[in-house]
Amino acid sequence: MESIETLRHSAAHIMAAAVKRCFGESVLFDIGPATSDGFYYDFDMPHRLSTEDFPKIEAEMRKIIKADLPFERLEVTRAEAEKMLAGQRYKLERLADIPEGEKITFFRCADFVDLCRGPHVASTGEVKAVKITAVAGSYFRGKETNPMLQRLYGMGAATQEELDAELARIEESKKRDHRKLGRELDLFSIHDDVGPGLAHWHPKGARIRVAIEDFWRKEHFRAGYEMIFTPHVGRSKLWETSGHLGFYKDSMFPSMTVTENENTSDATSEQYFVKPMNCPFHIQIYKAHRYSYRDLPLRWAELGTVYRFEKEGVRHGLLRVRGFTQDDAHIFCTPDQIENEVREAVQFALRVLRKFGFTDITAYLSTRPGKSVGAPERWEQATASLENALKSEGLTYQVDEGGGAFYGPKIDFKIRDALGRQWQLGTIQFDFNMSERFDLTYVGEDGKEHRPYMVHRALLGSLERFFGILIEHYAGAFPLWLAPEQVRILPITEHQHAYAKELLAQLRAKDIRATIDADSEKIGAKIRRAQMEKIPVMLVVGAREAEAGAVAVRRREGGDQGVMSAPDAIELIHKETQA
RNA sequence: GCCAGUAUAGCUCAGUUGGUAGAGCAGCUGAUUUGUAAUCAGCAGGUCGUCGGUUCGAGUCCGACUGCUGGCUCCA
Repeated sequence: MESIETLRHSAAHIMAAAVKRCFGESVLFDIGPATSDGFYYDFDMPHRLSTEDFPKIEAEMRKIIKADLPFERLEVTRAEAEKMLAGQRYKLERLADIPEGEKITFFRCADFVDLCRGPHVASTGEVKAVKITAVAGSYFRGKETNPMLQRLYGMGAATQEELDAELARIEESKKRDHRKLGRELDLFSIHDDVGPGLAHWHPKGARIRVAIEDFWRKEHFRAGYEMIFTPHVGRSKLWETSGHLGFYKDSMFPSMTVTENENTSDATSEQYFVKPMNCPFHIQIYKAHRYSYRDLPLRWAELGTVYRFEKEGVRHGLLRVRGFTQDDAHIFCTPDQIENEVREAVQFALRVLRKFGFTDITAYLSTRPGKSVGAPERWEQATASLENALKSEGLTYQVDEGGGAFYGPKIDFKIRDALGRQWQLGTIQFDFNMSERFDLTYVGEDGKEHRPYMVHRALLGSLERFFGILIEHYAGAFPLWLAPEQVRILPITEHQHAYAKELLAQLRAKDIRATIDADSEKIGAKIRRAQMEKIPVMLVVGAREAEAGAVAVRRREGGDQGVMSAPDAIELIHKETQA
């Protein structure tokens, strides 16, 4: 039995062979690997592929599968390979990548012979089921300056049942999509009338946000942070000093011109920008005062709303927006404190993410990018200290070469969405640059002025993105402490409305978020509605319960707890909401 | 920004070869007072994303723009 990767990779070759049959010798081939749930192959050809071509290509693929053609492995010399790939410019580039001395192999499948390391299934008949799922543009070697190739995505399996199951699984995971749940559960919306990528939090979404923020603030005070609040706009000079205008002008919202003393001879105009980052403001607060080494580290946090003019084609629900609130903080410290501060920030980030039930967290270490500032030695030193923090926490991490910010290297934490795509949440960024630019100092033990180091960090990243991921993580069924509506009281008839109101008052007195469903519906309909709204606790009250001062507890997850006395039930729910 | 799709009522979707819109759910009103995932009836709701073109006539065909979807690139 071949591995699923091998099977998918072979399916990619079958697709390429079919494309060659359909579109002839003008097709230029790149590569076609297996992916986490299927495969793709990149082509360049005069014909523009579209969904209308899929049936024709699939039919040709089935013919190749039905013929059960063998995958033949050929080992050739470099000169022979170059001859075989004559005219195939992408393939020739790929061939040049193969180091001298390494074996050069081709695989033949039908009339398609491809430069390929393999392995492959023995013959095309092993791939029983295939489906072309999408076509997309893709730059050669992933570089924007290279030509855009046409990428066909497909799925393949050893049986039709397996393929159907895989398709069903993808369909199923789409039900957890935060954009769908956000609408169904009335959590948030984005309006074209306002502008793309600008999120509106509805009351139920806002309830959750407030619960997150309350938790967040409490944890920050405990960890030795102070809260600050800063403005939303600032003079262009500020952004020049910070370097943002130089590095990110294209992805900032355009400036607004502010004219003072209009219609007088003293009239002056200048540019203001909406903030894409909070750091320059936090730095101003630092500059408002003179600090000594005894005052450091200073840890200042802000839920700071920033705006970034993200390019078209990159927006995605709440996960990529143009206005968002960072759970930002800046730590100002001495050089010998920074390693410890970074380590504590890593621990803090993990502690907070785990509170929300995230365990599958991938850490990335991003190093010096092409466009950067600061001496190379400092970059090396800073990168090493980030790496030490990751190691001392026993975290496995991947290195993103050249992925750092212009002012320093960083650690990112990424989490997958419902469709398996990774999104960056928390980030911890080393910065030895801003304090220089803004001429920040502290007085050291020696009585002289020194440069503080800065750490930029966000644990959740942005509240918008975090909320989007959180919705998908819980599939909309938020745990009790986050649920916008924690308890719904369901009277069986109108006669229990007075009793229901008493219960409601008692629940609210304990800060439990509760409502009554007073509609003249049957109990089954009320339960269905509460269930679909994913409300964690339902309290059914009929004549029997009202009589006995009791409630019939029903849980969203099932696990009926039966009838309890009302005070016992309220106490139990109260305890659970505190957990 | 690039490639491919897509846009009909609040939501999910029908709408024949072009003849000026329809369902279910949600909403509202009334009846019903019900025991663990949908009670019944009625009413209301749409310049068919926007602009332009073809046509006697466009939701339907063509073009542009905008949004959205899936990718690529990017994400301080």
